[in-house]
Amino acid sequence: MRATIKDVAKLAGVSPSTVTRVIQNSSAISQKTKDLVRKAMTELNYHPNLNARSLVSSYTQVIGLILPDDSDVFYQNPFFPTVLRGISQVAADHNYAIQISTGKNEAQRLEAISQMVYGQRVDGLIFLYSKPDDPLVQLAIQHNFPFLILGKADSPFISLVDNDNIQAGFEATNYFINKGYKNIAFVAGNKELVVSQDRYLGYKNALKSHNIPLDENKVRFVSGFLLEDSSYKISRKFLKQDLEAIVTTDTSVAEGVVKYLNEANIKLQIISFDSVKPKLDIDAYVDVHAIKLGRVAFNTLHQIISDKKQGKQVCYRRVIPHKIIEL
Amino acid sequence: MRATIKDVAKLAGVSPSTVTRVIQNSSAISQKTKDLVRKAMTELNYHPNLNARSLVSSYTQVIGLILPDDSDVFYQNPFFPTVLRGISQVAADHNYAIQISTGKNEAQRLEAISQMVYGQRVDGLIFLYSKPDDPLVQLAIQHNFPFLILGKADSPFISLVDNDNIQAGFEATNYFINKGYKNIAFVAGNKELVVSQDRYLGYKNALKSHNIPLDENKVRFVSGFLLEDSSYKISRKFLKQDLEAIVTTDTSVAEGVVKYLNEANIKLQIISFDSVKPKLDIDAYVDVHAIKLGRVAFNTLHQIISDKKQGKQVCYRRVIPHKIIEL
DNA sequence: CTGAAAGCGCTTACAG
DNA sequence: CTGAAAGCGCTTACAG
Repeated sequence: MRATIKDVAKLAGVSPSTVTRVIQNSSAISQKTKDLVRKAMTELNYHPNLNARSLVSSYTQVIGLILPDDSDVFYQNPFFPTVLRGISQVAADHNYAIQISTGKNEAQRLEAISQMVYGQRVDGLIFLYSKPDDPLVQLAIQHNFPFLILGKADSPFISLVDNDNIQAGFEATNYFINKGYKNIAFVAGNKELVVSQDRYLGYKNALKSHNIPLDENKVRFVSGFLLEDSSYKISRKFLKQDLEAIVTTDTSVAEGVVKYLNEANIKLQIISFDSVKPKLDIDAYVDVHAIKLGRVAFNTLHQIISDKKQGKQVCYRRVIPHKIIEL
Repeated sequence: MRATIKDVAKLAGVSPSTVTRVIQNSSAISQKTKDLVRKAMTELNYHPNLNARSLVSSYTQVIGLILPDDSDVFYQNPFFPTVLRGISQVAADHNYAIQISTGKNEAQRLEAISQMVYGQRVDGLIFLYSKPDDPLVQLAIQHNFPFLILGKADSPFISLVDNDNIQAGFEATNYFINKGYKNIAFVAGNKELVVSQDRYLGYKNALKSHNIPLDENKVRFVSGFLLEDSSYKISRKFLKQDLEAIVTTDTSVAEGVVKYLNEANIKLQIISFDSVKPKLDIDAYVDVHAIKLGRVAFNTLHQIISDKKQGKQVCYRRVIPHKIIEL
């Protein structure tokens, strides 16, 4: 059978509480005792039962990652794996494990998150998406459970980590303006998403700052599970105009556009947003630095968790820099 | 404070053990008592502490997903998110949560998996990659810990879920042969990976079955973090030959090939392997059905876990069908 | 610097 | 059909 703390204590000739203190590397314990206990631990290949530890200490060293519905476009782009890499890099340094939660609909996801929170399986949550009035976020708020959103938040009292999407949209548009183009279209993903709105605002700001009139005929929002199909369809009707360049907010959107342009044998400049180099023949993309988003997200949540232990409650808002990469 | 089982018992006027039995929906309990207890539970918003439950019952209702090193190509393609969807769809039905483990190198990943296994945080493991003599797999074997590999295994006694990659390589090659092509190149990812080897074997079998001589000058394996760059470089030297079609084992590989062909203004037929529709202008791909791989993986692990509870030990080997999709 | 005792919130035999 | 008791493997005051 697996060795327990009692077995270690017996072998080392000390009490179980002393073994605990050695594990915690308490300064109250003499070096001699520490050596003795550690020897016993390796000899017995002792590893603490984390469930027992969590039960009494009421922290778990686990954080929960909340993903959107199963069917979301989220699962189709490299944002998630890249953010996950960032999160786990830092989590590993702090000896945290990661639990992941999704579901086929909101009810199922609410059930899963309830298990995590009420069941005391995690110390905090990172929401990897953002939507208005999310009941899962409500649950975290109600229970004063440590959490953070990777993206926008409704309330000004919610901690978050995000890019400055208005600024990024501004720069993406300026990238073309500075090259001398004036006829610049804008094709975004779902209009409901704050991220689409923000990048659109940046687009408008850029035009305005160069006295280029906004032409709403050059602006489109697409949605659906296969964004590339929607944007392909829309392209047919609307790219016949006299355009020079297109700002898209997502590589999937850009994909549909490119497909149409290739077929129609039209050559336009295109920029997109992504977290890795897009596998698509476009001119540039805005790298949202997903690894860093992940890293900072973990560190911030970690801070929130320890703030709570000390009875503090601080709201953090961190901006992660983006970068335009020419291809 | 959060309600415990004692609070529920007191309010319902029963003993804690009765509350437990109601939660387990034991047939020994009268309907009247069940109603009473359930009413008390909702009234107090009771949710069991899962750490306490795991401590005594020694099962967790959590499974662990083991990912490769942080830097792996794994994180760049849609396989992982898609498999994850499959796994969590079924896991949710069985009320299982998912813990995820990766790390920047093998040592760190070994540390993380040890925590899971020794710390009794999970009931079983799914390895989302496969490599020879993996020490993490060794650890699971040594401790007789329930696990399964999504991919090939060294030993014939390891449970696994996988595609038939030899057959898939065979069919991918036949796809072109049946169209009348004879000069078919093969460009695969890392030669060390069993999956590359198997698809290569299928390629050779297909040629042989049509009496087309194998020309090793038409075969290449590429590696590196950016597969598309490696395959792009290799393409320059080797695609000058008199080719008609190319079988690639991975969309990233295909990407480099396509890039070169576009530049050189050469038009060839290309097929690739993927878990979603590739964002690339090629002719077909072999869909490995990653969602189903995930679903079956969970169900099989679930079976292994319950086998173990009953003292059984069975080795499962499940093949997931692939499908050629024309684009 | 170390130990004995109590307890975290459950579940599992045992007994009736 | 239900309860009292013991115990899972830890940690945390308390005491010395």
